[in-house]
Amino acid sequence: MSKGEQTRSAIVAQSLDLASVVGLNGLSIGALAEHTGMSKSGLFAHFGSKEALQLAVLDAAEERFVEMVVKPASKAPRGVARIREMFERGFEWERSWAGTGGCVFNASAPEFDDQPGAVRDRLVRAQRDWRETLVRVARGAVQTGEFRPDLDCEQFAYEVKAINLGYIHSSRLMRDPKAEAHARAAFERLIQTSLAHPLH
Amino acid sequence: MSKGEQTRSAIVAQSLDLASVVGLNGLSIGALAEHTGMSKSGLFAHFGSKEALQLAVLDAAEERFVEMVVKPASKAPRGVARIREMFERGFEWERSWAGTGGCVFNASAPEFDDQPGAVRDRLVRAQRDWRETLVRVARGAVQTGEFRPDLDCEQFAYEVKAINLGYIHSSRLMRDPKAEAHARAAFERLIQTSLAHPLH
DNA sequence: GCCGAAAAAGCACGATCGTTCAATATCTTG
DNA sequence: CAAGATATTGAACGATCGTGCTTTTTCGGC
Repeated sequence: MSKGEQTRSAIVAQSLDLASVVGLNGLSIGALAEHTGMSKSGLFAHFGSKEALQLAVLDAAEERFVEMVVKPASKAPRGVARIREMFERGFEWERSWAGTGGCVFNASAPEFDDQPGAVRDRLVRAQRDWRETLVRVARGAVQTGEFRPDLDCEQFAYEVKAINLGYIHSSRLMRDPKAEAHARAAFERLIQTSLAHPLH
Repeated sequence: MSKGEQTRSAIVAQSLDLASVVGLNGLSIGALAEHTGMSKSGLFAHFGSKEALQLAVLDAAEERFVEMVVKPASKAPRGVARIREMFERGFEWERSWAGTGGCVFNASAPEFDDQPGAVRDRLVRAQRDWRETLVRVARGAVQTGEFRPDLDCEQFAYEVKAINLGYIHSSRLMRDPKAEAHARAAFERLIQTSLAHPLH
């Protein structure tokens, strides 16, 4: 890896933490330069525009997400076990942002949902990929016979995402110590009502 | 109402729409001045600080929310009917922000969840009030005998909020036309599993 | 209609924003 | 080690930010 590449990725790593606190828009070249000990222009030269930096941050975040959540969870046995693994690793993912500002995707979504452009498109793509993953995993549980054959898997994915958003809202904004317990309870209820043979 | 008060409230009204698009931080005095046809300093004098403006915006938003959602829904008969009314009016509330940037509370939550200060405190209070309202309404449905006596009403409130957040995410960011249908389905499932006597 | 009060405007400040560009330092390779 | 490519700096740009003044306009009660 050349010198340029490695400083670039170091910048992006720092940007990830900073962006998670102040948002993708709040990311300022100046603050980032001071934080990394570089000059503004030297840092800027690696990206050419702020938008390119934001996109690089999102790319890095997604890569990290795949590595930390999707890939390992995909090794769990197909079906409910894999779903649980995905859900559980979602907590780890959130925990990995503790001390910073929380998952950059969810932190940036409300900020860009009305601002057309490449960043918004990138956010949408990431969320769509994740949702499709959830749908696929749910279908797997239908095929193993654990979930009802008539289960609406898109609805299932929607609800998993909703539980996750609720968790973030409750833990990060409200600082509710019961946030995780609430999320788990909601998830268990979701699983229960999705099973082909509920435990009465 | 004096001249000052009426221009002040006109400014706040404009700020509401603008803030819902660009966020409470993105609210700039300059852009707001241009948008209202006033001078920056004339506008600024009404608040004394940007933070005071942000707080005024939140106050106005909450008042609007109470007027549009809480008050009317409170007139519905106690129990599930009132819960449904609250949920239903939540859609109207979101719809009332169509064309702008969506509910300013939810749009600002991720932006301030790591920035201590009066604005954050104000956001937390608003959300806490709303959650307590939901808990109270759920308790009402327990008392009427519609909901299970052992229902965890705080859990119920958490899930209603989560469904709402999921709806916003799905409709605003993903532009999913099925967002509302998903939210409704999730809500119905929540009601079903909360009933004392589920419809089989 | 006058006059004190209140509201709005005008102007300027220092700071910071994203960005450009020429000059310098550092790497990488022959 | 030399030399060409690459990385980084420093200074500056126009714009905009939130905010503090002083001055002017407008309002409201007598």
